[in-house]
Amino acid sequence: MRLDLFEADYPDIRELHLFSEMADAQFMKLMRGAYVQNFPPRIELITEGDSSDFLHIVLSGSVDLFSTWNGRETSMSTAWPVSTFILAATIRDAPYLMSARTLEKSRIALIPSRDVRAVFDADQRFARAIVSDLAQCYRSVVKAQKNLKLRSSLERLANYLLQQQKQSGSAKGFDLRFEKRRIASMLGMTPENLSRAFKALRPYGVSIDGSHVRIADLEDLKRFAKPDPLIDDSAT
Amino acid sequence: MRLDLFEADYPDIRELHLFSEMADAQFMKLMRGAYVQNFPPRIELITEGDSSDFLHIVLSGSVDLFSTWNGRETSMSTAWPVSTFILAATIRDAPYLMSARTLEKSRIALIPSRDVRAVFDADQRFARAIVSDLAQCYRSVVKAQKNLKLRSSLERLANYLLQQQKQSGSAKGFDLRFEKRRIASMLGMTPENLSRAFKALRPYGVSIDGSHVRIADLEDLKRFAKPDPLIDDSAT
DNA sequence: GCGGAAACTTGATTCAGATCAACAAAACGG
DNA sequence: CCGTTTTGTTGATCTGAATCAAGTTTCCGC
Repeated sequence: MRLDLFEADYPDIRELHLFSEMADAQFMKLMRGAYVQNFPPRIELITEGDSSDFLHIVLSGSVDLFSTWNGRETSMSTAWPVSTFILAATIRDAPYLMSARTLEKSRIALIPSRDVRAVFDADQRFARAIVSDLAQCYRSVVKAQKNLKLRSSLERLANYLLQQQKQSGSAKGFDLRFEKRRIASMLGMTPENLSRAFKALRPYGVSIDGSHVRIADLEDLKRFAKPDPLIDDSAT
Repeated sequence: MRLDLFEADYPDIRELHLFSEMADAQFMKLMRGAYVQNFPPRIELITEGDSSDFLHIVLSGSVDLFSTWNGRETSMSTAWPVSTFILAATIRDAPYLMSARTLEKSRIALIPSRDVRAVFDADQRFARAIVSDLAQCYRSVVKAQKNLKLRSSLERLANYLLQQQKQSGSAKGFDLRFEKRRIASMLGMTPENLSRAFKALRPYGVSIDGSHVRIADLEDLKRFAKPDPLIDDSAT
């Protein structure tokens, strides 16, 4: 966990759609109090119930947002680059509803919540971007919830594989980006069940060897998975 | 389903926190294109996938937000007065992710999405209010998801009863506000299971007669339900 | 007030997925 | 390279909740 020289990141940050439109003066105001940090995997960044002192931005890697109650834990969603998380808590100056931990080695920017709120009021373009981002976050959670409530674990896996296949250049074969126990958690199932689910997808042309996946006939798998832009497209 | 004379509603709408702070001119601009309508129960107001032409505001009654996939349907959340819904779709000018139908007789205001986006850019106070509302919507969905993923159906019912008891003036006895099949759907369970769940709560002092609920010992039920402000408080 | 429809209850059965237990296979550190 | 730890697989069992199948009660229109 090392603290970076921050100035080097200015251009990268500035390019994020959240910051690209705003006035220079306001951008610098945000950057003055901000910093960037590299975290190893599995580090807990925030804990639910705490007050929201910083807006977090995932620059690289990925972050698991999860919640606990009565000794149980569940993964709520995953934050990918480049996106903010706990934006809603920052805006409302309310306690975090979720905890966050890095899934892999990740680069995170932190901006004091107070500054975000101040600049929001001062810079209309920033306000517009914040709102757009918040709306996107909202829609992501809704999609995740639909995925979970409307699909069986097998269907979730099938759609996850289709998504991964697309992301990795639409080749027939590709490597899983995470260890299986993590994928299981992301899909809301146990590792045991994931193992069985892979076998259950064999009739649809899915074969797995270690972390390498092969999809024999994409259309065949799609017929089973029934991907839906209102659940699976991260863009819409 | 009757169309109301709209001018009579101006003062009511104006008092909503979403509109209370904004400039008069901008408010009138929004109102010009808007209208208010009374809907009977179970009317479908919007359908997922459609483009978001109107921002909806629940003035009275309640609205069920639900989604479908592959012939299945699930209730996602409930919108109560006074709150907006499909705000995120309006902001991003993206298709609805959820459908909406009235649960009971409801009074709904509709404002053209185009106007909302225009006034958002023109009135900073309105922008602030929109963002605050959107953040609240987001947090509501997160809480709903936590409730669903972390609790058993029995625990959800117990917490629902505690919530209702509080809302109805903290008396020992109170009436359920909806028919049971609707409550079952809201809690993500079947009517059959709800029926059994009520019986299963008897050891914790819950008795039910028709739609009347009695809670013998609040502390007893709380020990089982373990209410959590990060799930059950609508305010935080 | 009667008859039919809808809502609710109760019991039996089924099912998806979790848990438990044992083992196999990688990954890793010295 | 070997021994340990972690990760993954497989099978057996358990459990919460859905479904199916009767019933019963309540509601409502005529």
